[in-house]
Amino acid sequence: MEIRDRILEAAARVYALHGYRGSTTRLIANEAGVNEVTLFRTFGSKDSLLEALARGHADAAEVPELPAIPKHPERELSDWCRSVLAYLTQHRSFLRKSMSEMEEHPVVAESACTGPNCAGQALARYVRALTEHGLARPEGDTDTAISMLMASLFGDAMYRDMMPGAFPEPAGAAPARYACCFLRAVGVPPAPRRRKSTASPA
Amino acid sequence: MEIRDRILEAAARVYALHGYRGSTTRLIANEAGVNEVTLFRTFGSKDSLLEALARGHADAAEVPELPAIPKHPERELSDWCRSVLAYLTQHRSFLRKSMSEMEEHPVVAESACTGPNCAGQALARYVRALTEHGLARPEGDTDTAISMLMASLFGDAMYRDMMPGAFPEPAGAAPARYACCFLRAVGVPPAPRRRKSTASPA
DNA sequence: ACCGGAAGCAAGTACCCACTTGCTTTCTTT
DNA sequence: AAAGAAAGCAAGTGGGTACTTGCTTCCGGT
Repeated sequence: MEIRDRILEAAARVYALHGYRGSTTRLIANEAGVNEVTLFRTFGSKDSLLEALARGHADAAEVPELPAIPKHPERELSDWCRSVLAYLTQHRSFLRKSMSEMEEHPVVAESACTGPNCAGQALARYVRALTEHGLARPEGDTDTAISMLMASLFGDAMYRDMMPGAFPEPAGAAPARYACCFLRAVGVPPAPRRRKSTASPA
Repeated sequence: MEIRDRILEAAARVYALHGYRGSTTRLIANEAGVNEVTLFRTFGSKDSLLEALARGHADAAEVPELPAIPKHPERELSDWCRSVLAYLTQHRSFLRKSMSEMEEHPVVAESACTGPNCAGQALARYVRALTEHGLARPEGDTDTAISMLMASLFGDAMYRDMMPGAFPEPAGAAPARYACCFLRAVGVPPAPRRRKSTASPA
């Protein structure tokens, strides 16, 4: 593998664990199995190495898609929530670190935001499509519901491990439950269950 | 004021800005208007100073109360959300920092969690009281809704400043909107509006 | 007037960090 | 085989950081 990429990957690992100040050039070089001098020859300085890392993270952020023409809201949204949650969980240490250091290193924080931001926009588009196709009766406060769903996914990914009991159990079932709650809030009737009790007919 | 408290307050300010590694004893001492040596004479080491800071934060965390006998859910919950949001917003830098450093300093992260945890429990109690008093028809997924409301308050407090557009505007109206969405989700019928137009203009 | 404790001050120690320099090794290309 | 580029290695520089030491100053109680 290119030495440049090896250093970048090592930097990502070290940064996720120790943050900006804790990511010493020595640590990164060791983690990459590379001489410290090579790091400086390749990137010039610690600052520009981590800047490259941030830029790379923002560029590589591929957010899962939601269908342009909704068919089965509950299933589609559950799957999407699961993907987004997986993405956020995978990067949670990196995200935690970079968002907490935004006062000192705004560039890194901004690039960390692009992923979640894109996801939020995709969700907003999907809800618009839902109403346009007559699948939702937007009686509630759609914008707020979107914020709340995104915040839930974000919070789950970032803080489940340090706040046991604050999130739905088991973790695997959480995305579907978030999706259902959200759909209720934006006025999408729950899909008929194929089994016996079809919830409360009320 | 006691010199000990002056140092602790300075440490809180510096820590919220710079995190653990960035909180140099020199910086804290300057901020407190105290000689650096005095800091070591008082606390022994940087580690135990910041441990005392964390302990103090956990002890001083006073979470707003929710009435034991609910009367006007929408108003009570809106007010409560506003208080919690204010509390979280006030401490957001401290919370961001300590939660992002939990791998290296778990003690600080734990103490940062006590506030939000207590709030979540208070909310759960309140919802139980709501159903017991016949004010809510718990048709939805109450636990998930509680998680989502807490995550929304948390996310709003922590990330509104760095993710513009991801949270309800204006900021002042957000807590009430979170509360309304939540009440809808747990099956509390919206309170009758005294004025004509109830919904927000699209 | 005197004593003791709390705080300030200046200096020093040992270590860590970003970054540089000068040189050697290794590998590829011609 | 010769040449050049890329990487390693050892050492060093200047500055920061946690923490210590030895001393002076200030202030309240007896």
